[in-house]
Amino acid sequence: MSELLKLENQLCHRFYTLSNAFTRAYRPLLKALDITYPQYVTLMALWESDNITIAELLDRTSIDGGAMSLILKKLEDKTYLRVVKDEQDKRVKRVCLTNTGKQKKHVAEDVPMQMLCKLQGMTREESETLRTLLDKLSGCFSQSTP
Amino acid sequence: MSELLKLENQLCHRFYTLSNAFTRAYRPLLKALDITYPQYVTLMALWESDNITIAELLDRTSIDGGAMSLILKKLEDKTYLRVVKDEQDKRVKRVCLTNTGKQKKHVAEDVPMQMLCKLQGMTREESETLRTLLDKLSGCFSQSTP
DNA sequence: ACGAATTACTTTGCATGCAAAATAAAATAA
DNA sequence: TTATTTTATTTTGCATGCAAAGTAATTCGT
Repeated sequence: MSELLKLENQLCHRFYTLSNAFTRAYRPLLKALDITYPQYVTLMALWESDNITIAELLDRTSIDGGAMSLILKKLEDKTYLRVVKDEQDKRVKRVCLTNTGKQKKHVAEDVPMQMLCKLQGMTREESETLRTLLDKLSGCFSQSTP
Repeated sequence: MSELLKLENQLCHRFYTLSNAFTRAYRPLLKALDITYPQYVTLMALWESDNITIAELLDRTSIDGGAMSLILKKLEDKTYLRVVKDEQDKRVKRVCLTNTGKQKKHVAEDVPMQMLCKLQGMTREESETLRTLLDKLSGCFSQSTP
């Protein structure tokens, strides 16, 4: 049996598993906000800087464009944000938080700490190392894409 | 601005991004096999040990049960495997590779190395460290779930 | 200025991921 | 044994992820 084909040896499978585990772990934490994980990512981007282009939002969240269209509709239905056409360039749309959306930030402020509590067992140093390695791995993909 | 809410500081977002990047990177490699990434994971599990229960397959792949039903149907349509009822316990179904499915393993044998080539820039030691940390992180979730 | 690329988004079709409900069959309890 | 509970799998409904096609508006090239 070639070792390389064993599931246990696949880095990718660990990412697959962990990414899903994160999404599942966030679900109960986001219930109070009535949003999904990708919607939370979208809002986090907006809480950092508002009134940005959809293209910029896609760039910062790495969410799929097609999916983002739907996500924005849903967040608009929840009155967390509005999507308005840019006056200068009518192809462009800008995403703006509503007052409701801005207020939700205070509710969300507890979420990261609650998640950190679930990750007890990882020391701060291990998290740092992990983050560094993850960023290096990301670099591998962004270069080989073109 | 609370640092904890910044997208850049989220470990989860790195996993989200990298997991998707892996899936995308596998797509061209799996084209010759005419399968998706989750289907590839399913076959990897079967290439390791055949004639196993669906429950066992779910356990080893961490794929969602509902999704697995569809995946098995598709792989059965491609004649890579068959799903047969267990005689002893009629609730149980067993998944068996066909000869076609077994032969595809030889085609798949190149895939892991091709993926490794895309990850040049990560030293073997870094990969080892990363794997260790990922496994530790997985442990955090499996404990807090109940 | 005019038609051809380019850009910013949306829509579409297919494949999951997930929770919850539905089924069917086996194990248990009373 | 019969009713209850548990187990194994499928089905359903909703939310993405992704590639590719479709739109509308802008910029380019000549």
